[in-house]
Amino acid sequence: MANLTLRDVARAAGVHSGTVSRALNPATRDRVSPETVRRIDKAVRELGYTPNPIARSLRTSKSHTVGVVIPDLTNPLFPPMVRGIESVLDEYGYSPLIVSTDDDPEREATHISALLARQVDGLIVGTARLGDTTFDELAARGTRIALINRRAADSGLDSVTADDDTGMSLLIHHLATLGHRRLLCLAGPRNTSTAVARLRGFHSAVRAEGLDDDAQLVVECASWTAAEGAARFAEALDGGTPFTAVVAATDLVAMGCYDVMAERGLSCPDDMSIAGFNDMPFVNRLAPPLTTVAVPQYEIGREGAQMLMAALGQQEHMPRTVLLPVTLTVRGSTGAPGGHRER
Amino acid sequence: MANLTLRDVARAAGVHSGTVSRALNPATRDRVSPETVRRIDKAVRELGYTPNPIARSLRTSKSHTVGVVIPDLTNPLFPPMVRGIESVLDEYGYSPLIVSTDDDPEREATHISALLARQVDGLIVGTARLGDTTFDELAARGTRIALINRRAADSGLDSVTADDDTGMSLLIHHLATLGHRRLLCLAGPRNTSTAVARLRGFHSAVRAEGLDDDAQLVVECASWTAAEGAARFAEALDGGTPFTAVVAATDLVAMGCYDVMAERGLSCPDDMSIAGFNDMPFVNRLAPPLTTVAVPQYEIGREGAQMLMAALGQQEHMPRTVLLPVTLTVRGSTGAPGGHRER
DNA sequence: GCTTGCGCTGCAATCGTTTGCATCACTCTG
DNA sequence: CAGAGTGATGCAAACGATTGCAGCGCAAGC
Repeated sequence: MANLTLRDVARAAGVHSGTVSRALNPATRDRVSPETVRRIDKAVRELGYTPNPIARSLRTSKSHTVGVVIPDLTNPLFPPMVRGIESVLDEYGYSPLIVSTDDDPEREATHISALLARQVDGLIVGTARLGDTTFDELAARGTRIALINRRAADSGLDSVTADDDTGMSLLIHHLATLGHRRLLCLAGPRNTSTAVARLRGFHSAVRAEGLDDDAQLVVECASWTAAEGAARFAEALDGGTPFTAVVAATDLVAMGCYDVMAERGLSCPDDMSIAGFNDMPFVNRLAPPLTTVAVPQYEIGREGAQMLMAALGQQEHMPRTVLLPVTLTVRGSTGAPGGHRER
Repeated sequence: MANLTLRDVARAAGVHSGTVSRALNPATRDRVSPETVRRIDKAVRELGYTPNPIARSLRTSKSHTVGVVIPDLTNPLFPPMVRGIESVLDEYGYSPLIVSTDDDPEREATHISALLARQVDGLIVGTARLGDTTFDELAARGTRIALINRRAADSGLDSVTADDDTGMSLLIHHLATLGHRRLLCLAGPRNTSTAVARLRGFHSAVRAEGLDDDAQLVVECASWTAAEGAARFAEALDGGTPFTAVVAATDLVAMGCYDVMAERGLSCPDDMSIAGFNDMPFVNRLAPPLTTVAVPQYEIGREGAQMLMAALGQQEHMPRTVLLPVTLTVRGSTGAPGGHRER
């Protein structure tokens, strides 16, 4: 079990190490006589040889690892994506190196340098910001990159995100059908594509449904957190502009709204309907269960990884922008307006 | 920005590449004259040189990566541990390679082979089973291993877990104080140290508190899932043996109980108190918020990583068994018994 | 003044694979 | 039967860093 090398196998099979290398590599296996291949395979099996990927990497300058850059592993939205990525990478013999940036550009930069220093063959990035050209620059220098979850504006990068726009329409339509006319939108940070797409979807759906289109009803959250959601929601409640439902950019933001409701003794959905976005794990267990737009998290991961794997093969390739379909998941947190009036 | 080597730096600084190597390595830096070090540092900075870890690994046969083996990244219990691990590994210049086994021994074996083939310097394992000698064998062959979350029986392996025993005592005491006499214990799979420790804690605390010690009141769950918890809990309810509170081996199992309660129109804690274990993220947001034993997830990760880093340094070392303190977190899911009687 | 010793640096082998090129034994063709 | 072609394998140079060893210059010691 000590570490064997090609030479050990070569000796056992009575051939040269170069021949063993060729026999073991599927791409060059047919350049070795079948008889020799058989002898080598036997020797490999008997000795229990496994190739040393580090030596291979040194020679080929491919590490067979990819960096996975996400905001925060403890945000339940991301583990499913990571597992999706993992499942594809496994098939290709690649391994992920996962880093959490906490949405801090500095941490992100540090981690990315570290990943590149580790010679990752590519990056799967879930932290792109709209103003930021970091990834375009990296791509220009030859780093293979696939964006997931968020896109970067107009950059020629592969990306796979949810169809936020459509999802928002479905949600707004649902609320409109329930009878809501004035919806508070707790938008995400405007420097992310996700926030922008969802906000755009909000605006266009509000208009399409003929609901009140009031600038007061749109508030930007500085971060995708429950705390931020709670703060902005509380402000909006105090602001005096009436609304009967709130559309949160993200389930976490919606959870912040729940907190405020509880603090103030308000009841959801009687006093206020609340909807989230993402359908992250466990939001079906909140009280009440959260109405939200289900985003195919696992598939986003898979698709992003697929794209990167595809890109690694080719020299030049057309960047693709993939939108994955979403579905409206209606649960208990949305209902007909009126609780307010009935009091 | 193309890939520079030691030789490029050496040329720029007018020295030999070996000297550059020595100047860059903190351990050998003092063998190079200060003046030369300065020149080399300057050249490194100007050229933007970064060492190639792959070449380094090949030569030193240390990959500066560690395998992190956990059951499932989408179980909210584990991301905090992983982040704890990450934080320590960062300090040491190590990177984690994370794999999810879904508690399937076959997947585990596959992943571990892959990790070893990738030449990880050590393993942080959260999937140990009591009967299993896999990790002892690996350790005997020289693989450095630290167990977290679960231990392996009597094996001379480093391990860090929560003080399950004490946690269970705290919890039982809490329930006893509320007036409960008959507690259903939904234990975890008996082939895990965690399940065994918590069960042992349950038994001894029940006796210490003078509660009913009835074999009927202990049921083993085959897996740590909500579905399994729901199934066993439903059976127990139907079984006729009375109890007023349920102690679940894990928060997920407790969530399964919530499901059954909801299905049957029972109310927690009025009809039944329910307690979990772990205090995983978001259980404070369940309805009702879950009473549970808070396990220091992040710290378990940190401590496990510390141990492994320490072990990598030494030749032989005394394995340590660390128990991290836990705290009882009382929330809304436990209350005085009586709901049943009052009906 | 010559040796000894020491501090600094160069030299070159090495880690384990991959891969272009050379070589060799054949077979086939005309 | 000579020459070309072909298929299989050996050879050896990389890949980029580390490191034991050797060599060099120089100061100190006698």
